[in-house]
Amino acid sequence: MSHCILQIALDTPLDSLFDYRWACEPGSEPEVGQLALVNFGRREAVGLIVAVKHETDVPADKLKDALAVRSQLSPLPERWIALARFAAAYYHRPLGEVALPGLPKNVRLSTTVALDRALKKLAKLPDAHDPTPADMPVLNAAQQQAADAIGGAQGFSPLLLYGVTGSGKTEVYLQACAQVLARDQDAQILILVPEINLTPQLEANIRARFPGVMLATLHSSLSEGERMLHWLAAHTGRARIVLGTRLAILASLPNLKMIVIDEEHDPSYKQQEGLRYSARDLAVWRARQLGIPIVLGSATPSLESWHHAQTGRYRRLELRERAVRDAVLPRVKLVDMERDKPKEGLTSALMQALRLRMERGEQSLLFLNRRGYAPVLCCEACGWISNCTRCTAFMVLHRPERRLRCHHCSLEMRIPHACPTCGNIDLQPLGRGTQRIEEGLQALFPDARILRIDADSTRRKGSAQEAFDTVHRGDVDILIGTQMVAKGHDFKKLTLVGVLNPDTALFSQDYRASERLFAQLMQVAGRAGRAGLESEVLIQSRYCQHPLYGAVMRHDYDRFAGSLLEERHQAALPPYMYQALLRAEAPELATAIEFLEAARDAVPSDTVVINEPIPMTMTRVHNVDRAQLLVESNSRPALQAFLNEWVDALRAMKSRVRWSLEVDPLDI
DNA sequence: AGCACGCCGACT
DNA sequence: GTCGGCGTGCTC
Repeated sequence: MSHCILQIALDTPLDSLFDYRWACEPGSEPEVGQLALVNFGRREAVGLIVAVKHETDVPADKLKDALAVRSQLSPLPERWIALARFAAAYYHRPLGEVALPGLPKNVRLSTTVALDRALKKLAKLPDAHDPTPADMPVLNAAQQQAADAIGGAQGFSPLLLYGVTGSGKTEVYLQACAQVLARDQDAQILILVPEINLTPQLEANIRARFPGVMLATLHSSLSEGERMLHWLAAHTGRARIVLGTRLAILASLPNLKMIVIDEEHDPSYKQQEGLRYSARDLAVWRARQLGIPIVLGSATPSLESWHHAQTGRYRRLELRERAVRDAVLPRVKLVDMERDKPKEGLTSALMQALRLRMERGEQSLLFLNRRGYAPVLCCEACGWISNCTRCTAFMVLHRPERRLRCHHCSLEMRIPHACPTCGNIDLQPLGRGTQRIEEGLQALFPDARILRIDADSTRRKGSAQEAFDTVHRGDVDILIGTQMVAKGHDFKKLTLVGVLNPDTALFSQDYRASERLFAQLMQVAGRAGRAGLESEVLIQSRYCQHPLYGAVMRHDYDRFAGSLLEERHQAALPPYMYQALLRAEAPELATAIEFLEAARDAVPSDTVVINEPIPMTMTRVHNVDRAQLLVESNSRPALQAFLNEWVDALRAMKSRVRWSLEVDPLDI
C-alpha cells in the first residue's frame, strides 16, 4: 500500500497547516475539501484537507497518520475554501480558525454517528421541488421595478434597495426569489437577517409563499441536531432558500445564485468576538466571486453602502412610498422635556397620546434602550454609587430580581439595605430602565395591559416569540422594550411610538453614534402605522433643536447621510479611511500599554498612520484592563500589506499579553 | 487555544 | 503523605 500526504487546516490559533500521511492506492487519494480525523497533539481533531501531496518537509518522526477521512460527506467546494481563505487573509487569522468553526459541531466529532444519522434523515425527506409561488401579491410600480431589476440582474450586481420602513422590501425579495428559482431549477438563495428574533416571521412568509421549496434556517439557537441537518441541506444543494443570521454567510451553498442582506446597516452583521468578520462584507465578496446579484436592503443604509451607491459601485433601487394602500409614514414630533417635565419618565404629551390610544383600542410602543430598573444605585448622603468591583461600570439595579447586576461581567449581588460606606439606609435609584418605566406605567394606567420585552424578560428559549405573539394577537395595549422591539416587526394595530431617552447618543465619543441613533429612531418609528392607521412618533428630548432630530422628523435619510458623509470626509474617517485596531488586555493597564507601545514601533511604515495606544473607554472588564491602538490608511491594500508584516512581528514578540486585531472595527 | 508535565503549598 | 495552583512547552 502506498500513501499520500494530506495538508490539513485545523482549528487552532497556530498560523500553519499540518501534514499527515494517508495510506491509499494511487488514483484513489482523498479530495481537497474533504474532512479528516487526525491526532493533534494529545487530542483528536477534525480538519479540512486543503491539499493532497506526495512529499512533505515534515521530519518522518513527527509525521503522523490521519485516522479517517469523512468520505460520506461530499467535499466542501473549492469556492467555499476560497471564501475561507479570503476571510482568513483579510482578518489575519489562520485558515483553520475560519473554516472549521463554520461547520456544525457534529461533523467535527471523532465519531460519525450524528453525521450518518443526519444524512439518513435528509435522504428520507421528500425530494419534490416546485418553485411555483403560492400567490403573488400585486406590487406597486416601484416595487415591481426593484424586483425585476434584482431578478433580471446578470453577473455580479450589488444592488442597494433603499426603501422607507413599511415600503414592502420583503415582498420585493420574495418576488425576486421567485424569478431566480423559476429560471434555474437548482438555484440556491441565501437571505440574511440581523437577529434570530426576525427569522420566525420571515420564515413563515417564505414557507407560505414557496410551499414546494425546501427552506433551511441557520442561526445560533438551533440545537446541534437541527444545525447539522440544515447545514447538510444547504451543502447538498437540497435547500433552495437558506435563511439565517450572520453565521450563515459561511454556509456551504454549491448552487448559490443570489444573496439578500436585510437591514444591511445593522451592527449585528459584525461579529464582536473571536473572528471579527463582517457578514455583509463577506457576502459582497462571495457575490463577486460567484458573479451573482446581491441585494442590500435598508431604510437607513450604512454610510459605507450609501457611499458605494453614490460612486456607482452599487446600483441604487428606491422605494419611497409605503406599500400598504393609504399607509403614510408616521408623523414625528419632538417633546421638549425642559418645558414638559416628565413624571415617571413620561411627559404629559406622551401620557395624553397613550391615553388616546387606549381609548381607541390601538397599541403603543415605548422604546428605551436601557434594561433593568435603574442604571445605578446611589447614596445621597455620602455619594457612594454602585460601581462594579471588576469593571469600569455601574452595577444596574434589577428590582424584580432584587439584585444589582453588572451587564459586562455578570457579577451579581443582593441590593444592599444600607450604604456600604456610611450606613445610610435611604439608597436612591438614579435614572430609568425598562423595568422602572413598566412600574410607573402600571401605576399611571392601572387598566392597561402592559408588556415589557427586553433581554431580561425573554431569557427562556422561545419566550421572546411568545411575547411577540401576544402583541400580534392584540392582547397588549402598551409595549415597552429595548432594541429587541425596534427591528422588523409588523405590528398591525400599533399607532404610537414613544422614544424615551435618546439624547445620550448625541454626545457620544463614538463617531458612529449619530448614524446608529438615526437608524434606530427611523427603525422604531417605522413600527407605527404599517397597516394604514394614522400614527405618530413622540421623541422626548432636551435638545429638540439638534439637526439629527430635524432629519428624523422629515424622514430625511438622504440629506442626513449626505451631511454625515461630508463630516467623515473632512475628518478623514471611514468610508474615506480604512482602519484596524490592535487590542491588548492585561491585569494591569500599564502592561497592556507597554505592549502596544512596543507594537507601535515594531514595523515602521509611511503608508499607514500608527496612532498612540490609549485605554479603552471602558478600561476594566472582569478584572482585566484593556487598551487599544488604531492604525489607519487611505488605501486598503496598503493597510493590508502593513497588517501582514505587523501580525508576524507581533507573534514574534512572544509577549504574554493577550492581544487581538480587528479589521474594519465598528466601535473605537 | 487545549492539554499535559512539573514543581511548590494546605488538607482528608 | 496527596490534591491542586498555574508557569511553560508543544502541537504535522
